[in-house]
Amino acid sequence: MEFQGRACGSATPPSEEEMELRRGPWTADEDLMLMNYVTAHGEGRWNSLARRAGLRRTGKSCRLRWLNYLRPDVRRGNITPEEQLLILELHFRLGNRWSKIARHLPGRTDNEIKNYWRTRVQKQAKQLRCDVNSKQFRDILRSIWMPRLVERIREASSSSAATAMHQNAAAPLAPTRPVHRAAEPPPTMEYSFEARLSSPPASESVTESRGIQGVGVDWMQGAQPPSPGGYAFSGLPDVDQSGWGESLWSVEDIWLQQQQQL
DNA sequence: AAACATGGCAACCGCTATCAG
DNA sequence: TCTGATAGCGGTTGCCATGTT
Repeated sequence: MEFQGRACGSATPPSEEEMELRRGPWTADEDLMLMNYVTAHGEGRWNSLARRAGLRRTGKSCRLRWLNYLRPDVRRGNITPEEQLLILELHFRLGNRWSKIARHLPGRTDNEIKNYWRTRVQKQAKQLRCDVNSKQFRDILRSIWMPRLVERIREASSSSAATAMHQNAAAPLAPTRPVHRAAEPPPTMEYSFEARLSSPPASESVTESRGIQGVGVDWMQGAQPPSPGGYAFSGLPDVDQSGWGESLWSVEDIWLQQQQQL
């Protein structure tokens, strides 16, 4: 990606080089041009849109930029525990169908979910020296990671209930302007996890909807999570101290799991 | 303080599916 | 039916910020 940004809208006629398609990171000017054009004329026909908008980008690049970054409803930044849990459950059922998974997480893009999976989940699998798709790793997810997420969600909901009255309800879920490498705290979840699970997007096919309904809720709704070996929560590291998605188990956890596999 | 290593993620690539002419 | 354009998907790459030595 040895692309070098160049100011758009130069008064001098474009050189041969400038007429070539640009690649690499988008500039603020390009973002503005694309956003203005899509706002005025709508999406679709990305190749011709790119030309008409005066962008020296492929239609593909414009589409990707819009969908993953510029869309007004796109949410970026920290993946909440609810979202993590949903991603894990949906991946169990759908595999690497990132776009399908993304449809169940409003504002999240397939790219972001894919990146989350590769950087966070696969990292844990690597630490455990097992394949991310292996039964062993899945069992670990179910018996350790997911129960902790549920626990975390419950703690958050109970504490947020206590502090709700002090919070300003105006915090937006989706910034009108995208925030690069957002460092803000996770937004308040405005939807019920269970409710979301039981109401998949309208675009989902009937069969898919049936397949998604009830994802993960069988053991979440008040029941004990599957816990081979009688897993206890006490004495475990506080996984919430260093941000969402940090390592959810300690070395002892890994050792414990490996013993159970023997 | 500098060099190096690592992780996160934006963007690209190649491929397939879909649709219109 | 065929063909080209477009949309969409999943995998991969490489830059950059951050952490570590």
